[in-house]
Formats: sequence, C-alpha cells, structure tokens
Amino acid sequence: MSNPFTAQCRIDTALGPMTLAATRNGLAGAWFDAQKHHPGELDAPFDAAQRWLVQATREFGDYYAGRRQTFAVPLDPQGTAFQQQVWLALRRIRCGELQSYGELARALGRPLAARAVGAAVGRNPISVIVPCHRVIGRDGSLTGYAGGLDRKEALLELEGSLVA
Amino acid sequence: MSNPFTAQCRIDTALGPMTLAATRNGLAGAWFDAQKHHPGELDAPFDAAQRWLVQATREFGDYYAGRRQTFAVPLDPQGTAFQQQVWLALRRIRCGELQSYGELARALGRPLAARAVGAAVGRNPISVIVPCHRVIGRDGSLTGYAGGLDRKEALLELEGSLVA
DNA sequence: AGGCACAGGTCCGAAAACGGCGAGCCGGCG
DNA sequence: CGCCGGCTCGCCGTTTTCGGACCTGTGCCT
Repeated sequence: MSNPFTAQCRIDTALGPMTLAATRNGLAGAWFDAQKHHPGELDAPFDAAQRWLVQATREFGDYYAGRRQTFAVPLDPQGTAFQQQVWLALRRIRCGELQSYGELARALGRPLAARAVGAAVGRNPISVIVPCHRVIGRDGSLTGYAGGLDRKEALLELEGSLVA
Repeated sequence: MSNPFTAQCRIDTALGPMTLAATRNGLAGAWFDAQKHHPGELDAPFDAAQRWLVQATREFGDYYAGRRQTFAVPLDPQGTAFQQQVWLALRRIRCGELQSYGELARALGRPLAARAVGAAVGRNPISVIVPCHRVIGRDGSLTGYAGGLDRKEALLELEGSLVA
C-alpha cells in the first residue's frame, strides 16, 4: 500500500531516536522506535515536504534543551474526523498542564466518550508536539503511552508536571 | 460537598476559641481549633438555627464561670446509630463523675465493644456539652482527647474530678 | 451490518487497616 | 513476694483500599 507521506527522516532526541514524516502541508508524524501504531517503513521521495522535517528537527532540539515550550511547525496529521477533533483539543493543553480523558471528552461535547477519546489519543501520530502525554487517568495514574510509559513519565518530568 | 449545618459561629472560651454549628433542630457541633475530625470551613446561611448558637454561647460562658453544670440547649449531633447511642450514654455521666470505656460499653449492652466505644467517643462532635472528657481508661489514665489532652485535664480540674 | 478491541469511569461489595480499650503475661525491681 | 511497666493479643464499629462487573463511544475487521 502507498502512504500519504511525501518525506521522512530520522532524528536523535534525549528520549531515543524518532522517525519524522511530513506531507506537503506540514508535519504528519513523529514516532518513537517500536511505538504502537507505527506506520512502518516509508519509501518517500525527496521533495518540498522535506523542509518541515528540517524545522521540526530544530524545534525538537530546542524543546529538549528547555528553550522551547510550544512548537511552530505546521501540522498535518492524518486521521478520522473524530480523531482530528481529539488531537486539536490536545494541542490546547499547555505545557505544564494535565487533563483527564473524561475532561477531554466533556470538552468535546461527548461526555460519555472518555474511552473513545482514549483510543484516539493512543493513535496520535505526532508524539510530543501533539501532547498526548499530558492526558492521565481521573485518579492521577499515567494509564498508558504508545511510546512507553517511561517516556511519558520523562516528558512530564521535563515539563515540571511531576512531583517525584 | 455541602454539609448538614445551617448556622455557625465562633466564640472565645477559657480554653481557647471554638467553632459552634447548629441545624434547625439544635446544636450540632462544638470544636476546639485544630481539633481532630474538625468538619472544616462551613459556609452557612443565617437562619433559624442561629438561635441555638446564641443560647449555647451564653451557657458556655456560665459553665466556665462555674455558674452552670448542665446544659439546656437542644442538641442535634450527626452520626451513625451506634455513635448516637454512645453520645446519648455520655450525657448520662453527671458533672464531677468519671466512667471508663469498658463501663460505657457494658452500659450499652455490648460488653466487648470497649474499643469501638472509644472510637465513637473520639468522634463526638459537641465538645464539653457532650462530656466525652469524663471517659478515662480502666486504670485511671486520661488516654486521649481530640481537643488535646491538656484541655481534657483542665476540664476535669474545673469539674473537681482531679486531685492533682 | 454486526462483532470486537481498547491508553476510561463509575459503582458496589469484600477485605484490610485503624483506632481515645482491656485483660493477661512476663521480667525487673525493692 | 508484691508492685509496676511494657508487651501481646482479642475485641468491634468505621474508614479506607482494592478489585471486579458493567456501561460507555469509536474504529477496524469480518
């Protein structure tokens, strides 16, 4: 099968290597290695989309160095309408803040869809930049992270959201 | 969460400031500051219950001045059935008398429930008026007081129950 | 269409922990 | 001996904790 991405690259970060992918409209994916729902190997030709990768790489470096809290690179994640809603809502959670799956569901006007939100959050293609790591269980537990719970913990630690 | 009290006030006594609370049926609580099981801040509207506070305040003044040994203000403490039994039994201990937790348990028909009685006594919401300070250990030790052991000692001294 | 898998949340009952106790036992002391 | 202090253990209502049952919406698969 062909995929919608027109450019990709690999970078190294403080939490391990990542794969970046972009369409001509913006960054479309950022996955840790061995992450769930990883799209697999991409055979992408070099073209205009390449520039988003360059920009994303630089911003990742700034973020892990503590010099940046919000990302500016344009995003173009691929997913269903509902997933787009969820991912958009995710971007409204500021650095250092936390939100529960249920709160997120209510914010979307679907108060009973907490579990569906959880599924959509788990399918988020752009790790870190779309901050799915800022969503935790009602009782404060971390519950899960496609890239590995230890990374979720590390990210929240970096953002000052964890006491321990 | 809302609380069952409909009026409250604060008064000064010989043993320090206290918070009084009342329902429409009578006085429901009288706590020393920083006392265990204190219900916390109450946001109570002014209404009919207020009159019990006025009466309780006057009677407290008389008690500490040595002009009064029994209280007349109607009481309405909130608690489980067992706790109500215990608190009722407490009111039968006259000023100047002492009773042990075990005796209290036997008086209730639960000869083995001495420890449970102790727990209920400790949760007594109406200090001084419901005389939980008149209950001591079998061996004569004061054992404990939610408002502070020094206050328990002072109250018993005032009532002439202590030799020292 | 229908079935199934989930990065959730709520409710309810069982189980364990927690006390403002009291009786019994044991070793140390005069 | 006899008293005293410290320890252990059984007692019982309440509170807290824990785990399973059940409901829930969406996306993917038959």
